[in-house]
Amino acid sequence: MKKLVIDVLREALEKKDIKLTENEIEKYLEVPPSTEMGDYAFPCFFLAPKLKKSPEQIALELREHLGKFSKTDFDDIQTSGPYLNFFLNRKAFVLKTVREVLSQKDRYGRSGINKGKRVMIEFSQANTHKAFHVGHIRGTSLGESLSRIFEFCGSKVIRANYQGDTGMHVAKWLWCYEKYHKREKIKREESWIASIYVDAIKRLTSHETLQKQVDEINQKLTYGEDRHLYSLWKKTRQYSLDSLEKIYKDLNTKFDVYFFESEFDKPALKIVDDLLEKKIAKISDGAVIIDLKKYDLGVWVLLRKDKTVLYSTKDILLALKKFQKYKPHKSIYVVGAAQSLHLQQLFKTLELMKVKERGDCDFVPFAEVRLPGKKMSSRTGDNVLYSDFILETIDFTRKRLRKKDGKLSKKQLDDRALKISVAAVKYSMLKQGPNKNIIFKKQDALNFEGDTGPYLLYSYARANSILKKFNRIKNKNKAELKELGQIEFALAKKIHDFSEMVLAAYNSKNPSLIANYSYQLAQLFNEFYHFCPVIGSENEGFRVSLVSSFKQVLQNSLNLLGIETLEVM
RNA sequence: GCCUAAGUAGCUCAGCCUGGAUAGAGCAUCAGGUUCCUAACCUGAGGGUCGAAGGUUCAAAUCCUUCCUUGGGCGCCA
Repeated sequence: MKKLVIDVLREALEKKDIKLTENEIEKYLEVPPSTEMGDYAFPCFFLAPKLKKSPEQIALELREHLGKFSKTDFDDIQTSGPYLNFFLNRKAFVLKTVREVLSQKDRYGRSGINKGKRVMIEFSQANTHKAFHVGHIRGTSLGESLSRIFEFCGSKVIRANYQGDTGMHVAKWLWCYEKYHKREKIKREESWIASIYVDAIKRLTSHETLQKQVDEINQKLTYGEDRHLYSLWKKTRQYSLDSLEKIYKDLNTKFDVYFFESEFDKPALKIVDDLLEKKIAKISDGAVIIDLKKYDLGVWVLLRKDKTVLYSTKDILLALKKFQKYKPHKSIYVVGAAQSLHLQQLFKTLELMKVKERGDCDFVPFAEVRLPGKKMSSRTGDNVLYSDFILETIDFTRKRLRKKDGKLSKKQLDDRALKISVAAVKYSMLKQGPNKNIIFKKQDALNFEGDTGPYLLYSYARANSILKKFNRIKNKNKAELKELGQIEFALAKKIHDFSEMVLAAYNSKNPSLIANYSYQLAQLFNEFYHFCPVIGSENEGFRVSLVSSFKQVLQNSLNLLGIETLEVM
């Protein structure tokens, strides 16, 4: 479609002795602020100095050179001040778009840009023995969405999770339980497990000398010497992992590969020796470090003074294992922005070790989810647990559903309430750009109007309801498209934009583009729904296929966000 | 101090990469709309020194410079 405009323009410009290549013309072409002004616009400002005329005059003259254009290509070409505005043959455009969507279905918008490439995407990285709070939903949703976007662009994605099941935080938990909570029965509940950790932090903060006892536990934990401690660790670790798995199921995420920090405790010492031998690492203040100052990456500590392992060393081993075992073309880490430096240090180290080049690894940082005025933290307990929050949201949703339709069975109710709640929370995490902090307010999270997940699901269900009714009626009006309205055109155009959006999201590794697109698409549909009756209208046949296309593309789009649709709501 | 991200309506954000036509949404506020395909909807109103100052340009929220504010990071947490 754009090509038509470019061709016509090039001809007209040549008549004025201005030679521009296709690419140059495309660079100047823009989309007007509203569809009433046309579909493409060509601003003439830049020609003013060359032709020594006002841009308005140039626009008029170019319009004259365009003479009569083909009616199969354009409805009209107009000038508006310094702009030349092109109106495509909208009927042809709309019919073509609808036809494409309905024939390609769930493949509509796919791209082969990364075809056949294996990509490992590591995300979520939840720790055991700690709270999984609503903030963790961000990274999990982001990783899942990126995985889907990559798949939609042809990649073979390996979803990986790296769970922190050992290390100082676990040592703190074990220490606190053994010392202060031993008489309590070990519970499976995430909230209980999280509370022990919070208690540990509280006690350690008020009595700094206690840290020594934790360090001892950490030593024992690292080398697995103490059998009692080991079995306590094993049991509580499993409880944590079980509750995490339940959460992933809710969130519609399934990992292909799990890595655990505990796997890397022992091999860590060997790799540190290697690095020392190769002079990549050195000893400083009794600890083992890699000095990366000449790359502006500071100092990276591999081993503590007491020879216990830090996450840096484990991450080196993890990276090596990923490449050896799964041979991805690219390894991507979806991590909190606070870890940016750490990952750059890791990538640089892999380069120095000559195992991987910079281009083989990449990371997608995302900002925090905060409570109003403060940080959300598993350490202090200043957080909203996912498990508590989702129950509250489901309860709220259930009440709304019951009010709407009192005859729903318990199963229907539970199923819909969960899907709507998850859509609400995931969408709220994905709609904002990744490097902006999200302020989590419960009352906003329970608002299901406007730019929200439930609004999108509702729009989808409405479309479905029209189609269901259409399929039930007998005298179907198959009349062809007589007149195309402004709203119908705008909706079709937005549907057509989907492929472009997918590519933009892929290139920038940013699902919020898809989220914003989904919302704009649904908005246009709801406008259409309000002003254009479908069943029984003169354009019934066309409108049904437009609704059907909308439903398909919204589903494709939500699918990329990892949000499931509902046929009825 | 250095690095990094953000600063746009009362609040939460799009737009910035690739400069163009009256700076867009949602929430909140106010005023309307359901005998009609689901009102979790739609229509309308009010609300803006686009953090500040310079610069580049015919044209700057968008590009450049400096500064201010806030979040995050900067050797033994992850």
